[in-house]
Amino acid sequence: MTLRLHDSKSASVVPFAPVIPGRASVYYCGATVQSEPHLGHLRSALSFDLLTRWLEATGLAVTVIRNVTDIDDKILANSAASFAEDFAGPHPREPWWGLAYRVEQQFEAAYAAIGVRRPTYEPRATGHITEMHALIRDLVERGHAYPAEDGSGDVYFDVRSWPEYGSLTRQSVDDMQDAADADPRGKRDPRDFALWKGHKDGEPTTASWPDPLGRPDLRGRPGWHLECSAMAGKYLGTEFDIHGGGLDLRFPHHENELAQSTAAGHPFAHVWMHNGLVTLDGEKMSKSAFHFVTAADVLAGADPVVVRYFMAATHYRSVLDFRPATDDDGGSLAEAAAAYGRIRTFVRNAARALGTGAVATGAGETGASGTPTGGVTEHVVAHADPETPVAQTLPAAFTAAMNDDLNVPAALGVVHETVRRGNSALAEGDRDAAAAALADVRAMTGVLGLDPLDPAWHAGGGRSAADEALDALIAGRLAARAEARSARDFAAADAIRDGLATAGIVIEDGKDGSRWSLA
RNA sequence: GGUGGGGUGGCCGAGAGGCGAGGCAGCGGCCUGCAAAGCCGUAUACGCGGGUUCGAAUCCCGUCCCCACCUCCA
Repeated sequence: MTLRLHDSKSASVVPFAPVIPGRASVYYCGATVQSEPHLGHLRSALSFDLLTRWLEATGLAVTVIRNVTDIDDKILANSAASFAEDFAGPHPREPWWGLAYRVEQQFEAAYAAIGVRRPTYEPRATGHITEMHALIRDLVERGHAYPAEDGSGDVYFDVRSWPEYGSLTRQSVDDMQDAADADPRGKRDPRDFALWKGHKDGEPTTASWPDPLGRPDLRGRPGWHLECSAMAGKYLGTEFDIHGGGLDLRFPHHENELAQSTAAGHPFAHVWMHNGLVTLDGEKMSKSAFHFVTAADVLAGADPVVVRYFMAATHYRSVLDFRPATDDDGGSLAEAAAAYGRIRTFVRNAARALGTGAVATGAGETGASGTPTGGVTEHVVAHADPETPVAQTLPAAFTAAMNDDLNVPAALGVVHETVRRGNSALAEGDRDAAAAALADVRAMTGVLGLDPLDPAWHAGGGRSAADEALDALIAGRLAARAEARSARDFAAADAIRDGLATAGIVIEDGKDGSRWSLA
């Protein structure tokens, strides 16, 4: 079974056939760095991170480009606002380029926190003015773009000159509702969009560049949309495999990109993928509507891997509703934590029992002998031939689910079934079956970026001195408790357990002794 | 007005003509000194009304409701 992906342009699931056999080229829209990221931005990046990981798992060499749009109206507006007399925000008098860079770093931090891997390259719009100029000149020469007739310095794309306009979203220009705030300026048609915006009085001169058409007295800056066409072309070529982004970018952003690039003679993307939006109380998260939960807020109170699991557990094209915790309901993240916890518990238990796995930082085991038996040992996932794509070593049901337009929820169902079988094997003392289940679970969660033993989820990597100290202290308590239990003084034993519980330490008794972990 | 996506059991969430994915919570067992973790079993579904079919959550018709895009948004 081969990989099939949903293509927004044809509105169907299509077999993935790379432009260059053995390789895959992906461009997905990153951030316009105007203000801090919210959950919706994380979901989009995660969706394409999962896509990338799966493409690689099937044996393809993947090139991923994710842009940073670091110049646009909002960035200039937010920067300008910070210079106001009564500005009360934390970053007063912040130049637009400083704001863009600060926000870019917030995005990077949030992406990294949930395990979104870095793209192959992450170009910034302001570094590609030359490429944008060339594209604009191309479009003007071909008769698909024209300078504004009002002398503003704007350059517009002429939608009426391009019969294909609207093909991505299957809309006809004539049926489109006129924008309520349409500003005709020097446009031939209200739907013509700016490739280039002339510099206006009051805007910082640092946010202006020479005119693309060489007009001596004019300066300006790129319009939205153009940067993606220019950068995709530069790094992936004029024809590439997959272009992605959030569903809300489909129109006008991606429609316009498609028009620009194809009108310039580029075949452009073969497959268009769009991730579903994140809602809050059933309504789309949106910066402009001030209706969102920031990535920082979510990550501040949650285990990052649980946040990743939460977002991966809904199919990427479905609406993902985030329910914040309330007094009597832990919300979305509590549910995800319970589900993920089951996987993590199995992996830890199996790794301990089999002696082949790592023990996470902050958890330890004290064997019957009273000595810690934890320690980090890299578990070797069955993977005999490095030439064999990972996908071929995974359970068939998992691979089938992933190949079916990245059905991660179904794939997680396979993980959970494997966990149950592994737990049964552990209970029955069937080490071979338990080891096989552990290997499968780690391989599957590894592909999804959800391996509980991945050092990425344990800040600092190894065990710290504090961990060692804690382990030693708890070992003493556990030894005392073991003594009490063998003397059948259960009141004393329970008192020790309760005391540790108060400190947030959970004790579990096994036939080889008791072990502890942080709640 | 145009273009899309939805409504699945107490909750989350796959599936898309025929063995009721999976997780959480519930109930009954097992294990445990008691727990925890785990295992086994188990109930509750497909917005509503028709239709096609031996058989429909899945197809068709009608209907209600929700969401998104058409304007800056992942």
